[in-house]
This record gives sequence, C-alpha cells and structure tokens, in this order.
Amino acid sequence: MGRQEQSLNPTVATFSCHDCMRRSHNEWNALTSAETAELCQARVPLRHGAGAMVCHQGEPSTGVYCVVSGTVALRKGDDHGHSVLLRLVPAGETFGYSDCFAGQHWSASAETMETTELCFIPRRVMNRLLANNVELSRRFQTHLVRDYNSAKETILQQAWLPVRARLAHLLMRLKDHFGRMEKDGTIHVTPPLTRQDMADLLGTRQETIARTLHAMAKDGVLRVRGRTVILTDLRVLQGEIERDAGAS
Amino acid sequence: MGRQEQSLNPTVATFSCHDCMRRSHNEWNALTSAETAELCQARVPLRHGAGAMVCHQGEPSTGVYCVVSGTVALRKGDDHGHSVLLRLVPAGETFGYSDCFAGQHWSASAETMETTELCFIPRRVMNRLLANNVELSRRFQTHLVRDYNSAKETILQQAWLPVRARLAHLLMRLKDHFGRMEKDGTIHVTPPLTRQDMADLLGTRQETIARTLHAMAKDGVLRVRGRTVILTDLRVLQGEIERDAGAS
DNA sequence: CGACCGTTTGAAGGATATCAAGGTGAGTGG
DNA sequence: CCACTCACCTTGATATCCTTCAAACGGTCG
Repeated sequence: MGRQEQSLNPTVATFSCHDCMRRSHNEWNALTSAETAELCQARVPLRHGAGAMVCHQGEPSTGVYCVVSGTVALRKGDDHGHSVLLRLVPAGETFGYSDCFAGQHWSASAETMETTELCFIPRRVMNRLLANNVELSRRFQTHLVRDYNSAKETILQQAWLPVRARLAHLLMRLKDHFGRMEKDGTIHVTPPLTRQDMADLLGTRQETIARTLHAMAKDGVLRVRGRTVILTDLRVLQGEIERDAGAS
Repeated sequence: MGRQEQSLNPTVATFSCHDCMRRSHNEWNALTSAETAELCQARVPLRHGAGAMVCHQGEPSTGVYCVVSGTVALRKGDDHGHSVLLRLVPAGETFGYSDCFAGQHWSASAETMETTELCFIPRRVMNRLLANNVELSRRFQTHLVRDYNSAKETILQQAWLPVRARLAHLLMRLKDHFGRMEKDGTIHVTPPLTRQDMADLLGTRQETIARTLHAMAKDGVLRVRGRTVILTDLRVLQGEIERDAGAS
C-alpha cells in the first residue's frame, strides 16, 4: 500500500535514552534521571528500512513509539482499500499515545518513509511513568489536544480549499522539517514523499499533485526538480493560500 | 452564520446535578456525592433559545459545558467566512474539555440548534475535580480520544466517499439521536438541522444536500417530508454506504 | 397579507477524477 | 556495459461530480 513494501525484520539498534538528543525537545524531558533510566531499560530500540510497517491498523495497541531519526507516516484505511495519510511524524516526536491511552486497537498504521530508528515503549511502562509523573501526563495530553485540533483544521481545509491551496499549505509545513536554505536564498524542500504520498495527505490523486505542482511552477510560485520543490519566495506561496478565499 | 442569530441573553435555569437524569450516563457519574455537591454549587445553569451562540471560536476558554437538554453544534470557521460543523453535541454530553485541558482559546464556536439547557463549569472547578478524581480524568481523556478518532474518520470519508455515501452515513448516525420508530416499522428522523447545517457537516453545499436527498428518495432509499427523513429499510441505506467503494 | 427564511429545481461551468500512454531514473542481471 | 525491469512521474483526453448562479416555491410569523 505504501511503496515497495520492504518487510525486512527490524534490526535492534543501540542508542541510549540518556544521550538521546531528541529527548531535550520533547515530552520525555519531563522525566527524572531515575525515570529516564527506567525508560531506557524498558524501551525496545528498533531500526527499519524505508517503507516498512511499524504497526498495523486494527491490531491491539501495546505501547507507544518514539521516533529517533527518520520519518514515520500514520496511514488510516477503510475496508475497501482506500487510505489517507493522517500526518507525518518527524524525528523527535512520539506517536501512538492516543490509542495507548484508550487501550484500544491501532486506529491507523505506521510506516517508515525512509530509514528510521525508533523506540518502542510498552504500555505497562508507559502507564507506570504516567501515573508517577503528572507533568509527563500533562504534556502528552497537550500533544493529544494539538493533534485533535490539527485534525479539525484539516477537515475545515478539505471542505473549503481547492487542491492548489492545500498543496501550498502542505509545502509551507514541509519546509520546516525537510527544507534547506541555499546560498542563493531559495529553500530546497525534499521530503521523503512520493506524489502518491502527497495525494494521500491532501485527499486527492497523484496526477492532480503532479499537475498542480507544475501549474504552480509555470506561475512562478516555485520550481520542481524531481522530488525536490524549490521555494523562491515564501510570501508568494503564502499568497496561494490566501488567494482562494472568496467569502461565501 | 448559523440561523437567525437569536442573541437573547441566556436565562438562568434551575436544575440540580444530583437529580440530573443525564449524569448517570456520562462522565460525571464518576463523582462522589460530595464532589457532585461541589459541582452543583459551582456550575452555572443556562437556558438558550435556538440559534444562540454559547461560546465563540478564538475567545479564551474558561471552562466546559454540559448539555442537559437540546442540541449544540460545534462550528469551526476560517478567516474568510467559511465554516464547517465539526459535530453535534446531544443532551447528556459535555464539550469544551479539549480546549479547557490545553488552557487555550476555543478552537470552535458552539451554537444551539434548538432550545437548549446546559451547565457551564468553570475551569478552576474542573481542574480541582480532575485533580482529585482520577476516574473522572480518565473518562474525559477517553472521550477526547474518541473525538479525535472520529475526526480522523471524517477525514478519511471526505477523501474517499462521495456526498451521497457521506449523507447516508450521517443519516445512520442521526437516527440514533433524532429517530423515532413508527408503528409501520419506518424510522422518522427529524434532526434540528437545516439543509445548510447538513451541508456544513458534510463539507458540501445546501443545494447538493437537497438534490442528493431527493435523488435517494427517487431511488427508494428513503422518503423526504420537509425536515423529516423517513427511513424504510436500514439495510438499503447501509447499501448506499457500501456501494461507492470500488477499490483502487 | 407580505416579508423572510429555508427549500427546491434548473442550467452552465469548473475542478478534479479517471483512463490511458509514454517518459525517466535507479537498480539488476546478463 | 548494456538491456531490462520496476517504481515513479508526467501529460493528454474525457467524464463526472459538484459548485455556482439564478429563479421560483412554501411555510411561518409579524
């Protein structure tokens, strides 16, 4: 369903939670040193190639995952082979807490978009840490609310914005994680996404993504070079978002 | 933006939390008798006419609301006058906890769809109750996860289902709260929704709702009588949802 | 009655999907 | 080293769903 389903067994990797550079920027830095040790001891470090399934929608949720490096996509499907990408999980972020909290099954599948290292934290450990550390609990709850609000925003956009504006919006977000400022001031955005992936993110088709991208290029909004999108002027891109907004 | 903006000041109503029939079926029955007394003393009971604004998107969230009778709709808008109905809140349900948890502004507006009684519970009280009652906290968290999953489901449906199937889906849910089984076995569904409201729920236009509804009537899926939709056979309606599913 | 809100219906146009074909580039095996 | 394959990308032609604009209808409440 994703790309060339690289179903290699994951390699067990070795990296420590104490040293994890990501930790200082995410929920886990609410942990005390002792708690970090407990986490480090209980978590299962993993390494996947690109296009690997980390967990499957519908199967019982047994814990959360923390992305150490690489990118994971959360994909939700229906009974008929259709699916959408709900969001990308960049390095440093944790996913799966909502399904873990509710103690239910995975509401989406997780697949790696590139070579990815991540840690699995079993529910039992998660619950113990949450029970003993109110701050950790509060942070994950906040993150959950943010995810929810973001989903609501998506619903609003899908209802009112045409593909072109949604794509502009997507590029605006992608540049933060996958953009690199060049010497000439342009921003080269190279996300690990196929046209199909972008289509799945925006609720449209791959052909439409290709067409829209090239239409925007013809209008001077950006340049396309293979999987890389070159942004020359963010204000012009922002204008694409505003443009389609004739009040009703 | 809703209906004829009935901006009457809300009347302060008088009903007790102890006697509230709704309480036994929602989160609040996790409270002890003493806690219920505290809630009852601190909450602000309100009564609104139809089409009244309970709270406004963007303004600071100062607490949660519990719907005692009637129906509330949560509407999210953008800067350009567009808006969608995210969900309906039927009697017995509480809303606003996600914004309250995060301590932020209202991510959506709430408007009454009919004459509605509700209670306002200030954040301060909410926080105290949550801090002292883990079960209450757990229940609201579960509810939040359910709302989030429901939003994700909506995104999937908007991406893949045509209006007709989404409408069938909506009717399927509406019948649970607003349907009445008649002697002849048919189900009369009369939700407090205009065509525009339904359109806002499905991310489409009112004309499309009217047309689709009548098209379904012509196909014998249902009957339309003003604002009432008469369902004769739920399996046929279910079939409408399945129909549009040619796997990709 | 007459104004108003909501609903219905028609006609036309547009955005996007669908179907189909060809192109490109990287990896693979002869 | 080249041909082959496979995934991904592009592009064109056409179809369709839905929107938009416009007009008329119906109930309801002053």
